[in-house]
Amino acid sequence: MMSPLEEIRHSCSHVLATAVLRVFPDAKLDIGPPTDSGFYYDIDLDHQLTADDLAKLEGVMKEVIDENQPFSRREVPREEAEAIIRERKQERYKLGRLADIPAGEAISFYQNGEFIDLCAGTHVRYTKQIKAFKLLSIAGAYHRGDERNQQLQRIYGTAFASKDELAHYLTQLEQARLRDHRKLGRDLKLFHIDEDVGAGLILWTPNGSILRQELQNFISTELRRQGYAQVFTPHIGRLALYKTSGHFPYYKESQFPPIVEREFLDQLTASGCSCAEMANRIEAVSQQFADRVNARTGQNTITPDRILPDDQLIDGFLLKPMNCPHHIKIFDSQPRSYRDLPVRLAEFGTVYRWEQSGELNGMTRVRGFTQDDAHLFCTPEQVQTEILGCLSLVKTVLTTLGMSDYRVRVGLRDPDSSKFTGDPAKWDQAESACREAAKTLGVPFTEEPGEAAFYGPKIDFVIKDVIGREWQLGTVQVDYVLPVRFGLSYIGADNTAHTPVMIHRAPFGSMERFCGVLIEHFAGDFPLWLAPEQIRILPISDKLLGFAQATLAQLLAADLRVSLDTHSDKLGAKIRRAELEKIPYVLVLGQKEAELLSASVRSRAKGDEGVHKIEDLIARFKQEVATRALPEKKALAAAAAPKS
RNA sequence: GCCAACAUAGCUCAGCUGGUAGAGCAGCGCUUUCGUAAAGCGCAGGUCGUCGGUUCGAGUCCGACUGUUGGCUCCA
Repeated sequence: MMSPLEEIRHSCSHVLATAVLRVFPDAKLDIGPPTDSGFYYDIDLDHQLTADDLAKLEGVMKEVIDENQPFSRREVPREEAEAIIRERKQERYKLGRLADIPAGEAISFYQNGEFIDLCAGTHVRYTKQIKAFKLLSIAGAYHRGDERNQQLQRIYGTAFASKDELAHYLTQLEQARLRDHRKLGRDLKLFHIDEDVGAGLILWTPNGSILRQELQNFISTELRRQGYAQVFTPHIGRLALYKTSGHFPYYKESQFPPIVEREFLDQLTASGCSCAEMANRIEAVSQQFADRVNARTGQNTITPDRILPDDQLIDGFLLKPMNCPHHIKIFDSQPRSYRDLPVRLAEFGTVYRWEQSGELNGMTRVRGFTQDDAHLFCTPEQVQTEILGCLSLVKTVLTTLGMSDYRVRVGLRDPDSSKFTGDPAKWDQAESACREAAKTLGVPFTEEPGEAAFYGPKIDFVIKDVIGREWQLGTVQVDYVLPVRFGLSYIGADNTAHTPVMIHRAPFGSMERFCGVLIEHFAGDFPLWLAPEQIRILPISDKLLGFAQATLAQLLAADLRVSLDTHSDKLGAKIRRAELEKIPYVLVLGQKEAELLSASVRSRAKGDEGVHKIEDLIARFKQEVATRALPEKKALAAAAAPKS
């Protein structure tokens, strides 16, 4: 059974299909389900749909609704279902959908007017019960979500029980766009993306850099408290490193191409080496290399077809797609005793991944990003405790920032997929450790098979952006595979070598994505400790400049981020500018204030707060920064900024 | 990568069916010295994303590329 709203939307998608067939009788239909915010219908059609077509279809849909067609359900045997589909010339996709219905389950059709569709239901009783709808956009969508299949045209729309609710939803969408981090990032000068630098590569401008630096300071403090050591590693590493970890060539499609040493490139060019051959030789390894890795894993991890004689191999470097191999090498750089464990290595490590061009999105999906990464090397007995420590760190971060609207996903392996490597017994152990740890969070979580990393299960924190898209932020991943592949060991209490377990974790995920989401979370109204400019001094006239300069120096000396507005504007204009730039506090200085060594305070949240002594204000601001206080909710009237 | 739309000044946008660009805001200058969300006047700012094609002539038409947006696919 569907909810009443789902029924409306689902029925509306049938009305859409009815209209599509009236306008384009040759259209082949696939499916048209309701979604969280509306509905869509996937259609195979030679004609390329345009915005004008949407308007036309909306008109026809209104006619269908006005005809007040009843929805009727009919259950039929499979043979008859097939006949109905063929008779309607809808066999291209609908027969496949019919085949999806398991034997023994009811096969039903829903009919409204002349339109009949294979459909489990349920629906509203009459088309007139669809009171408010709108078609929103056209998009391409692969049949069954598989890029090897035919790409269909998807029409998105939404529907509500009343016109008011539809209007409310549309204004909400409009509001959401105003806090889009891409818009605020430009308006508040937080970051810049330049096509000459490259798509998906973030330039952190001074304001954004303050935000990022404050977050990094915050997390560094937490790391010290939790016994982490901070490290630095370079942005590239030799191919052999990633051949050992298994990231190359397995993930080569999502990496920047290797950097091949000049000497090799010259030789290859001279010898007329083809691209295919070159790729093959870059991906190859030596016999010794394969033997070593295979001996460690006890499996045919490196297959014989990748082995070439030494003189055929091409060496090179990779822009690092992840930090773990570098951290592994730090762990492995000295002998380790069980007494040393856990070893916790943290780094704000920048990694580069070749995301598909169509996937790039502001700061939330980029090609170069800095993870607040750390790798914990511990004994199998310590895994549970360490996961809990990581989760509490993530929770501390999210709580401090007032981000409570997230969901937790425990990513498990898909037993049918070959993507996941390693010992099934250890997987079971790690999966149950993750599940148990997630339970302690006190937050509902979902278990999702197939969402694990190739080396182990993980716990992800997923948050929604302003238009409802989900982004993975913090992550904690257990790894029994990489320590084996790299031959890591520590000496146990029994004086023999043991393999440590690794935990990968990043409470923010990446600074870029996190800041993007944070900008939207606060709509640019950052808490004082994060605000790029915390305070602005507004002298009422140039006559007050002397006192303003002295006040500026006083606040700067107190380590506050403050500026002085020296424009010869009227006070109202200066205030307006500060409000639009979302400065948390402005200090208005006039003759009265100068005499009392004070300032008239206007806060972003409360507006005019009256006159206070400068020294009292400094104490107040410093306190607010030190406690990382969250911004107070704005009064509604103040939030409605006049349109420029 | 795929489907589609879009790309004009720092920002937001105008520029009809082809006849070599315009506004508001921001910026700069001058005047104003002002009490809680926009003072006045003036100036400057664009090889119309890039490259190629059609044309006597391209911001406008066509193609390729780059980038952006909304989806799809992907996301170690």
